[in-house]
Amino acid sequence: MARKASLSGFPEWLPNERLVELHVLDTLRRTFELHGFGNIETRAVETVGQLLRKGEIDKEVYGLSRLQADEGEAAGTDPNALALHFDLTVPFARYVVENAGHLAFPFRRYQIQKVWRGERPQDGRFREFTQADVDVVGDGALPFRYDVELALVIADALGALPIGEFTVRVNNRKLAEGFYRGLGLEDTAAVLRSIDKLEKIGAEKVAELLVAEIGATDEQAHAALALASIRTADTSFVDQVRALGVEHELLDEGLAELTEVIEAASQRAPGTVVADLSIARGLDYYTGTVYETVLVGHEKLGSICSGGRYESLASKGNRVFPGVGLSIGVSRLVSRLLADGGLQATRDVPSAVLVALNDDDSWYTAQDVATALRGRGIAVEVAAKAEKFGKQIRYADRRGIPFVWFTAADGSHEVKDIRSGDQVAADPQTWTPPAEDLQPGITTS
RNA sequence: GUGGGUAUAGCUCAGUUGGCAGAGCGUCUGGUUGUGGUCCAGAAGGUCGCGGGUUCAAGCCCCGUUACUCACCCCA
Repeated sequence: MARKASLSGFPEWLPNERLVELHVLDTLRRTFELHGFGNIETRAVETVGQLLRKGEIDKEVYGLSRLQADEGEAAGTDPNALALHFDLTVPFARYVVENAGHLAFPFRRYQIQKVWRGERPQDGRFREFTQADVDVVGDGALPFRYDVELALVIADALGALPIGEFTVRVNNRKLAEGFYRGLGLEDTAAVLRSIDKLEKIGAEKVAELLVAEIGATDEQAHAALALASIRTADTSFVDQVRALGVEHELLDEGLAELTEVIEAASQRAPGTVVADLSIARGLDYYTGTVYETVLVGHEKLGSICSGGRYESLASKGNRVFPGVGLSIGVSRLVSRLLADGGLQATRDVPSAVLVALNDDDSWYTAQDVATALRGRGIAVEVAAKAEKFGKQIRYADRRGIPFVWFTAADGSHEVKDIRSGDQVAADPQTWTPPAEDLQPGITTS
């Protein structure tokens, strides 16, 4: 865990840490836009009824009330009460329905916002955190091809980040459900919930769960676990599933879909996208492809990016808007990069140059130097007091500002690289720092 | 919501059978009249989470409380 905020679960970064987060956000924005996704922002609040439309997660939701509200106004029972959104998918679905007349489908959008969940905070789990979502939503129907595209978009986006190796694990709900039905297990949601714990509690415990809670036979539990143990980086999972001898129409459909995703991904993003038939995803609105992403070596952190295909999250009359998309847990990712990745910004401030003062009167001519440099896109600050040069240099050093600018009494200029100590004559109208010093960079310590 | 752990300087932590509040790092000042980092000397900085109790005496023992933290649940 990186530095903790005084209020648990509501992280606040220091300027240097925020630069790392901004770098992540900027990179995601650029990548999403390179793939043709436009941006929207939805309001932070939704009605309780809207948020809880899909599932029983009410205890996660932070309600909103006026301090002087009447008692009856308290959130909880009234579906018109306001609450903070706990993800961006549900508000997005609402937004699509409301603005359907103004949107061009398939609608591609990305959305980067804070979300809130009223849970016990833990390592990598927050009450207030930033998610970065990318989704495509269609009107009536959405070609399966988008399930493939989204896997590639996310592989590209994560690949552009300084996060080391990661694995996008992909499964398909139809495949899993068809398999369980073929086995004779009808409560597929319950099976999925148990299978989802595989990585955490192990195969034996999951088998016990399946037998105890769902009433599966040992044979059925064994087969379900056999399916969940299949992981391949190519399409060989198909043969492995077939070898288990289960038949179901939905299973065939799921196998075909997953094959398409893995086939394309193994060519365009080799090694990062794998078929993993243990991936379940808790949310029940997913209907086909499901994605989950872990950092290699940080599996215990949990998923840093997940999502899937939802066939009917949004509907308006008899019009449905199926979609597919993923959500990156930016805060979780950044907190881990800062703590274990040792990632940090090369300096705490944007300034590339500090203009030093000879005496307090030279502040005005120093501003002229600063203005000239800023005119060429160089971030500059001017010393406030004509302290000893040693102190002015130390001021820059403390903040990581790489250059200190000196203007002599005769009007001549010199600039010093305080890392190397090199000091050379310079002209405010033409001097430019090396490109890598223009803005704070990101490095591992 | 349930269970365990922790709480002392800005940070990381010592603090003996209860006896005047400590270290390292960081910060600030100085080391002879303006070019930092090393080194040396000095200084500042604490309601020992909060409230009560036991005691001549509590950072330490007891009770309560709050916060943080780990696990469960759920999830990015």
